[in-house]
Amino acid sequence: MVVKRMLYSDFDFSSFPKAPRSIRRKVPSSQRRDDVDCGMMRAIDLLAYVAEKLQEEEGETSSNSINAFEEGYYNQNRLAGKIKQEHQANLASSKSPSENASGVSLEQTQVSDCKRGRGLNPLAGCGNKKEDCDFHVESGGVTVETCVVNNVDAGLEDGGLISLKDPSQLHVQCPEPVHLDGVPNEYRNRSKLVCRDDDESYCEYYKCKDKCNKSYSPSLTWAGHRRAVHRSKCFEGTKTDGSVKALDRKRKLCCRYSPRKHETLHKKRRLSDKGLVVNSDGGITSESVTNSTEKRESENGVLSDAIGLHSEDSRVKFSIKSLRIPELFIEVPETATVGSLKRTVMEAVSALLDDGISIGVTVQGRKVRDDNNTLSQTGLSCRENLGNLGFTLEPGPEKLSVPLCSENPVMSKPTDSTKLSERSAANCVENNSQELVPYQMDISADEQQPSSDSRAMVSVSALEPEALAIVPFKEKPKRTELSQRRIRRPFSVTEVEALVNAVEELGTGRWRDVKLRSFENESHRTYVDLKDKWKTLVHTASISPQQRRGEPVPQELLDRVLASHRYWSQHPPKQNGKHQDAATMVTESGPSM
DNA sequence: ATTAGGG
DNA sequence: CCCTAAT
Repeated sequence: MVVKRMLYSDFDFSSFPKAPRSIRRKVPSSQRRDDVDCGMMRAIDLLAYVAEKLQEEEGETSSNSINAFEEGYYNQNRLAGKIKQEHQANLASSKSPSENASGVSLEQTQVSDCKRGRGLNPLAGCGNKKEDCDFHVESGGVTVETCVVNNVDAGLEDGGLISLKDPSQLHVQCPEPVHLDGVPNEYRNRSKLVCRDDDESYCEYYKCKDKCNKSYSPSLTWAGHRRAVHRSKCFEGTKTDGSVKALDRKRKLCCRYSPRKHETLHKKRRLSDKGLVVNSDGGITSESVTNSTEKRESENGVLSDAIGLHSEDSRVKFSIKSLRIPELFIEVPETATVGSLKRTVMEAVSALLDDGISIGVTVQGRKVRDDNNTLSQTGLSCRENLGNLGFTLEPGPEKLSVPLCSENPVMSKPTDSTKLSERSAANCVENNSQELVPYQMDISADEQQPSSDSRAMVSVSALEPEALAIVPFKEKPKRTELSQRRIRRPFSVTEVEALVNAVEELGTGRWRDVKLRSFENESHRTYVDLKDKWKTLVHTASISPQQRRGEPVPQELLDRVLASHRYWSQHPPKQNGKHQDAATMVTESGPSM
């Protein structure tokens, strides 16, 4: 098949929807898995109830409004009972508890509420905390936010009695306006509904625009072992009478698909049956392999297309100018349509924003490891210092168990430093803190005030450094961590002297020998470093002392550098023969020349 | 893996 | 110091 390849190395991301990413998974997965049953029940309750109400709305203006709720609740309970049976049957037939972990779960509070036996009343879990009770119905990796469950399979049309053999077969739809009259305010205010399917092995993250893209490839089906959520459903528009505007339209996230055991996001991934393959290599670093099990909840954030910052009082404000997709490798067949190409790019872009990536914060190039540090403690309270702020990308916990970079064999086994190249080893050994070299944001304190327009802003309290990690600075560092630029280590005079001595004897061009001879124990000095240093030494010796910088190198050494340089330029070292003796060199082209 | 040379 | 091409 003829394949066209495109490299979107600098895809400007500034126009990406500036939608805050929702906060999900406030409960660690390990915890969530403890309460599968309970969560499932509550999830189903909600789904059923809402569906019920919607069903009523579509039908004739049915029953008395007074009884509407009660009936709905009644039917919902019937539904729940049925589902519960099914679910319990499922559980009973399951092989192990862990396999059930992929089931539906709820957020902690809800789960705990449920545990306390609040029953199936869909309102129970949230009763007294309307504001912060986003209703998450999680059933695995598919996350639907700001979506309204419109239907719980087809069986609802029979007046609420349900076909639901697999409770997971929940079809969710986009946040098109849905008639929610009759739905209790407690629900209406909670416009976030999250469905998740952890069974799935894909790792997708989709967004949909204000209007759902009905033409989206229906061939992509998110199908887990036990449940199937069809993506086409996700993008399927609902009948809209425009009666409900209350839904937060700014939220454009439609479906978020988040796998727990996805093979690898960075592998070539088949996106559809059209043979589209996206290759994304998302800034995975070795450190992240072993150290990125934190901050799972820091996933929302604001994308901004402009940058500006200022510091006033105790608050640090900044925005990210733009986000770039560092590298996107896409293969599509020639027969691919432009539309499919667009979608492919969109998916690849979305994939890069997958929750597998978390943010690291660097200040002045030093990674801030202690999340409990305040900004001021890290030196970020002053306006002048904001430029020192940087972000790095780290893979999230979900990426820990997968090969991080299938294209790069080194990345697959980064822990064995003994097998690393000399250069890489130098990083590991000498820099055991594995400090990330900063990826400085393009911050300019002189930028205009960002509050003048509608640009999204992230306001970070100086007392809440954790919030920094929320900013989705998704730009992929050009270097992965293993190849992070090493810290600068100026050569000491002693080292220079050793280098000069070695070169005098061995000549230029035998840097490996020089390394072995005089720098064998300095793992951070590679033969490339020595070669480079010699280069700079020659240059330094060639310029006036006033032009030199750094720690002064004794002129005597510089003279020897020039002498050796001259000599070895005229007397290239024999390829296999013994090196010439330094004394010979001095005799033939001594320092006096 | 080394070397050479540009950035 | 990094990156790449060429051995």
